[in-house]
Amino acid sequence: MKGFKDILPETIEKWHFLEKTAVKIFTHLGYKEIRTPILEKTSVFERGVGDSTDIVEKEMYTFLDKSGESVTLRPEGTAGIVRAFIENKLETSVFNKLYYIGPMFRYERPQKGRFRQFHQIGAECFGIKNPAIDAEIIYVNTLLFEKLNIKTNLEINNIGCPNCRPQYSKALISYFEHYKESLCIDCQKRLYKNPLRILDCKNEKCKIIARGAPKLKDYVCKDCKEHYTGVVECLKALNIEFIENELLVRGLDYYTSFVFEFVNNNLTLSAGGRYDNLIQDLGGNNICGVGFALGEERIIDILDIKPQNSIDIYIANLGVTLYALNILQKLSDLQFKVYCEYENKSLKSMLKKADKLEAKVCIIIGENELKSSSCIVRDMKNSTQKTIELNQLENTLKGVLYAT
RNA sequence: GUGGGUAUAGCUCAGUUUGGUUAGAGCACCAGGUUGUGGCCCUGGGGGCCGUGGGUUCAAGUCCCACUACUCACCCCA
Repeated sequence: MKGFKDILPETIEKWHFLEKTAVKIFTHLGYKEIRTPILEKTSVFERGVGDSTDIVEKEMYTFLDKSGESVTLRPEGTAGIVRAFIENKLETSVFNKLYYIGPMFRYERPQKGRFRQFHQIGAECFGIKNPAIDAEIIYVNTLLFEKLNIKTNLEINNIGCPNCRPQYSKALISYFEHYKESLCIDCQKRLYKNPLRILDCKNEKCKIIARGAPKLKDYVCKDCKEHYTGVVECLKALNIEFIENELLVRGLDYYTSFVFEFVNNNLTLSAGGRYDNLIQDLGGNNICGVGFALGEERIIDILDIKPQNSIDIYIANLGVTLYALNILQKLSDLQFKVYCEYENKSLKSMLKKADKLEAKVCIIIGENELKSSSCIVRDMKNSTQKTIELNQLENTLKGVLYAT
């Protein structure tokens, strides 16, 4: 299906590495995992993400279930978690720093770094007003990118809140209306729908006009301004480098005041910000929030790790399957990583396979070995081998595998 | 939703300009060289409705049209 991908064994180690690294960082900083359903009532996203956003207008996988209720495959993680937060009354819980990992769905044209089913790792922190938590969220990201050895630029901005953003939008509209005919077709459409987007247009004419446009920072309210400067202070204390980008805008309606993106090669790997009204908008109490999400596929695509060998021992079974099963069971009990062959193949082809699997040891068994309750233990690296009694197997293997 | 590109072996691609016998290479796979011993080497082998359908022609992988899939960009987004 268009935009849906199989994740194959050859890349699975990258996925494990990414997710293990993220989980480790979260766990060390007191974040607890939360797992919410992939399917939610459509209203959760309409109200949460914002029903005039592109995501809700044209990108959701929405359908009626058998009872006729409109349901939607989650296009992002935050709205569902906020719903769970409200329903389970988690505001009284000590666990207010949460993380999640899982698939998201958006019906859009696939291209580089974009899929219809994609995977995100994200976090949400509830009820913490202090700008330090915004900085902590960013710190989590810098830690992760550091461990993954991925270079990113951090861009931040203050996009205001419902108290101050409408005034700014008004100011933008009245400014750009004077140049309406000179703007590109896209920007003319944006003028009333999302005037902030005009600031980000790549059209040369629009860029020139945008230079004289009112600045957002002249319009943000006192609270937004104080919060933003607070985060900047924290980032400096953490020695985290950032670029202030006044053109940075978020596509989801729920963001307020502080927002950020981690960018690598023009592709946003991770993004997030504060959403102080979302919980109330979805029917909860007046509780603030801040969070982020990163796209796993985009990380996997640039992740550079050397694959680990997956097995220690390959059992080359020359037609003595029951004997082979006994040895497999024994080695498995001893916690060795072992791969057993059952098909009738030549020894040569089995050794070849052992080599490909990067087994350190190959155990060879056939009629001769069965009769004498023995096996051949071959050290694949040194090409040396010896026949041993089965009761010596554990010690012999330890000697070969753990030799320095 | 809009625009561009591509489609030949499991994978990466030649061949298409200028139509002409049996469609190639590298890698991968299998076998033999070594009767029960991997990597390197040598020899051989299997594997193709040349994306699908139609058209032009004595003749189409090659030219024309349509469709589909994939891909990149825009919009937007992680």
